[in-house]
Amino acid sequence: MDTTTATRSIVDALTKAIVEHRLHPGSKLAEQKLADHFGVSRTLVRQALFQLAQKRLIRMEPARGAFVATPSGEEAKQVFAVRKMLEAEMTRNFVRNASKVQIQALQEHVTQEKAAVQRGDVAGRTDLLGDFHVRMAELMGNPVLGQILGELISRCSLITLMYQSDNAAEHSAEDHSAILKAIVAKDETLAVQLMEEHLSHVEASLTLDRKLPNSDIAMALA
Amino acid sequence: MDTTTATRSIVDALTKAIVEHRLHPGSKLAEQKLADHFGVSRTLVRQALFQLAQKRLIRMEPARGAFVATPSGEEAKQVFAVRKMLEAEMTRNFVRNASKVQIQALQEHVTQEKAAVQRGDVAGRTDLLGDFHVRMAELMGNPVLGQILGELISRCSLITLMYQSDNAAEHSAEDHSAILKAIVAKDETLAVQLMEEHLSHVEASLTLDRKLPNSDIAMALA
DNA sequence: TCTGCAAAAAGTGTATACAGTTTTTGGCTT
DNA sequence: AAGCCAAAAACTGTATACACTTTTTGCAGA
Repeated sequence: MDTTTATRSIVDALTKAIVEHRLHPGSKLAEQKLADHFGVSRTLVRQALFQLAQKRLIRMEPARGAFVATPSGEEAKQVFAVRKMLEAEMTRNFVRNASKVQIQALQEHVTQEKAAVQRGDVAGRTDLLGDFHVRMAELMGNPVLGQILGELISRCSLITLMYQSDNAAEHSAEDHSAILKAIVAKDETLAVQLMEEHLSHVEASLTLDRKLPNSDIAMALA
Repeated sequence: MDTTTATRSIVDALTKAIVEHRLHPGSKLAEQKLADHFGVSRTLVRQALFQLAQKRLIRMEPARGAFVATPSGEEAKQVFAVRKMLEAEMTRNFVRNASKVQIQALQEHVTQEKAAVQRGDVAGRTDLLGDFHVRMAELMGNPVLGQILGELISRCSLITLMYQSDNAAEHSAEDHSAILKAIVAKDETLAVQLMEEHLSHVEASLTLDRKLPNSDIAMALA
């Protein structure tokens, strides 16, 4: 396994653990413990941690180490503001330019979302609900947009997933469904409006409570 | 100097060298040479390189090393598309919400731009022309937006700066001036339109020629 | 002279060693 | 029993060592 792949797999594993909230905001990420867990040296773990820091999923304090990020409500608002800017325009372009195949792909995705929500698959629905937005970006043929959105969504997840109730998840799936319907109807204005409202809904569902850190790395990554 | 700062200063120096085009797209960035130049071990250089790779300013090939990125025309288009999305909305918000002090700050900035263009200060005007956009984002009180835009602009610089003629630079400064005028007049629609046109101008000024790599690291960083 | 190939040089990828800092521990004083 | 200080443990930050890969070099043969 080349180094890029090795480091990458650590980044992915930690990203997943953070986004799925198996590692709680504020948790210490000790380098040696992670190295032991992944069976590599601290060198590779450090590389991974630096990348996560750049993605704002963790923060690093000089001489004190890495901690899962605890984004403030302020920051969450800013992230959502940027998402609205990007996704409103993305939705508009999508209505204008999407092919039948692309719309069908999105339809398929929404179906999967509903299934995940229905069977109470928390991890699955979490992935899918975020992926809906990334998917749209990718289908538009703009990977740059897709990557930026993906990172913003991960960041949001740190906050939203912590407090996303089953209820809110169901609501999101319905929102997606409604947006899709507007897209199918080629109703540009409505689709954009629904997308903006949808993001506002998600944002509004945030609470400001904080839970206790989960410091047991082994258990979280198992 | 703590590690964060040490690595950071290497990232900054290389970023500046790349954006200002002292290191040409495609140039090899050998770790040991960089380490010698900065007077540190390869460890810190590697950390810096990984961060630059994440910012898409360089690309890393397994077992072959790091090279200054050579973004394709396709990628450039995508970056500009995202910038338009963000900056159109940003401009709208700016017109609505900016205080007199903030507008004055922007006015001051445009004055500096003009001065730099006038005295033929290539490095200075390059910085300032990009900073105009970052400044607006920051003045809006959204650092998240500011950071994303900053990175997109650096990425653009890799392409635009290579071919930005004195003429185009002057044009950009004029565009900024016109946008500002619309902002002062509180003409939301016009300001947004001018911003979009401005970005289209810059994008249109791109050419697809490639120049030869500058492999002399020492000279480029001196 | 050009091609091909093997040895050497240079370079990357990972682990480990070590210095300096922070956190924890355990006992001593009040 | 609570608080404080010093010694120990744990951890981070950086350099270095070494295995493995790629690139360059230089020579032999056509």
